[in-house]
Amino acid sequence: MTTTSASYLAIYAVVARIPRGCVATYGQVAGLAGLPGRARLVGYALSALAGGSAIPWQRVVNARGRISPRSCGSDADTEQRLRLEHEGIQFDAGGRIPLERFLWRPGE
DNA sequence: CCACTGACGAGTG
DNA sequence: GCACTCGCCAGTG
Repeated sequence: MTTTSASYLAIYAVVARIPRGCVATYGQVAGLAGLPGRARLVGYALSALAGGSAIPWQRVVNARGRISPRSCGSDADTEQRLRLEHEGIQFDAGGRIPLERFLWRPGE
């Protein structure tokens, strides 16, 4: 991978830290990675991972507790939901994740 | 170098 | 809760 940026590595390190059965938001990951306000970078970095890395990118969702839909074909969104449900995370009728219950709390 | 695009967030009405 | 706007960084033409 040639997109080796310090910011990317920090993001990957945080995402890899997310415990199974929990989820984190882009903004949360950005903050923990030392990039407050750079939530977009998290999404950008994760997009480069999806498909082959050992990083649990599926545990990262947006601030509304929803899986962000991407542009091209995107069968990954469906796979992401299946993976999360497989880890024990439940979605409500609106296809959202109750963050008050599944949000990852570092240090807990 | 400039413009456009992309897994987003927070603030405002 | 929804719609709109602004801010942020990186990759591509």
